[in-house]
Amino acid sequence: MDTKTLCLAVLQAAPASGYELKKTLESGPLSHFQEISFGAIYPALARLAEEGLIVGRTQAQDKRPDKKVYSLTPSGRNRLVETLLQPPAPDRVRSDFLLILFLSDLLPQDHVIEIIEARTADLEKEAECMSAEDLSEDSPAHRFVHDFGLAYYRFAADWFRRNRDCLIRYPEASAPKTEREPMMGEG
Amino acid sequence: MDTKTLCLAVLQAAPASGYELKKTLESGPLSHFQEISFGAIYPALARLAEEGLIVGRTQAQDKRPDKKVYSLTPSGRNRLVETLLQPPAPDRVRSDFLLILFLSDLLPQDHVIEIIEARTADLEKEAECMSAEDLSEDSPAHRFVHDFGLAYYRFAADWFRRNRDCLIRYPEASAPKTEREPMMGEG
DNA sequence: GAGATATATATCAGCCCGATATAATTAGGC
DNA sequence: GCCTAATTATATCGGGCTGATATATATCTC
Repeated sequence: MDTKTLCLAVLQAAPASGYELKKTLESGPLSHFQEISFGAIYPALARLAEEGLIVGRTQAQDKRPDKKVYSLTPSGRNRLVETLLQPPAPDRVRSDFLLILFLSDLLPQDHVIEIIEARTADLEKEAECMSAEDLSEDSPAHRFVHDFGLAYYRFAADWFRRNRDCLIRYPEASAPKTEREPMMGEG
Repeated sequence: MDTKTLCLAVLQAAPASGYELKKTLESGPLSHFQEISFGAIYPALARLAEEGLIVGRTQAQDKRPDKKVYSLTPSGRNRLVETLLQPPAPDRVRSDFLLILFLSDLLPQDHVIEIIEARTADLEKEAECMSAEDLSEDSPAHRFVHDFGLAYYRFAADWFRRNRDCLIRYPEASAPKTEREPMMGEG
């Protein structure tokens, strides 16, 4: 989803500055499925303010830089709802990890084993952190997104653990090992 | 992964034109985890050729526009392997669908039910198509990536089917329905 | 024969990421 | 107590990518 819609989505819950907006997205259940960078946020907020979809007011703070706190206007809320009613694009999974495994015949076996184990461990750790989160205060919708994220990490970790042997096991005795040796450094 | 690496990855398997390169990526198991557009491919190929990582030769064709067929050079292959040895960034899932569900309290219930059912059906259809593909000629690595894609579509479809009631069921008799009615059109 | 689809390359506006700059404050380490 | 690191806060910018569009021909479908 484009940055402007993401900004409206966060501001719909509560007014926020650009900085707070990013923190909110990063800490919530949506963090696993949507991202924004500062380089996109600030221009987006300026454009949204121009269009009258949000209003900003500068707030002085003790011992902190000034904030520009933005709030959703009625037309901003309408725009958000209109956008959400559009049919969503298919989800996209972007995985450098799977590109590496796709070409794993070019790489040393030890290295392939290492990165699969490291990735599996990362996924399991992430799942553990997520399952420790307290969502008793959250809405069913928020819990739904959180739970899908958690379920995905568990699924992926489990799948890689159960299937890594398909990639890394060349039986020592029988397989034509030399023919499958990775070719490196000599093109 | 950046476009240049993706180009090297495809050309490693066989020489190809920019057009063929995109078709190859779109039709293979990697299509679910990596994407590129023409707008990125042609400049990337030009830069790779400048760097000597690939070589291009123009090929005339009967009744077709000329092709520029690019092949990997030895240094191109080395560069590819070097890049693949770098630790991969975490996978990213980008889902407009889950953003909509995250904010589903703002939308009419009927619409939410509809998009969940549509998405579940799409995922199941994709899984069916993938399971019909013939990969008997493919390497274990290619099958590994394909099988993970298939498993993911099945997992997601199954999860949404089993959990959609968490979002859409407000018991008719007992729940405070009016307080949870979506608010639309009046900010 | 009209219209859609496939082959083939290229450009461009608009948007986004990641890095960087600036600046004050607070927390942590030793 | 002092130095470093992290946190709060906004903004800019280069380089890169997406999606649309242009161009040209041939084949497939109705």
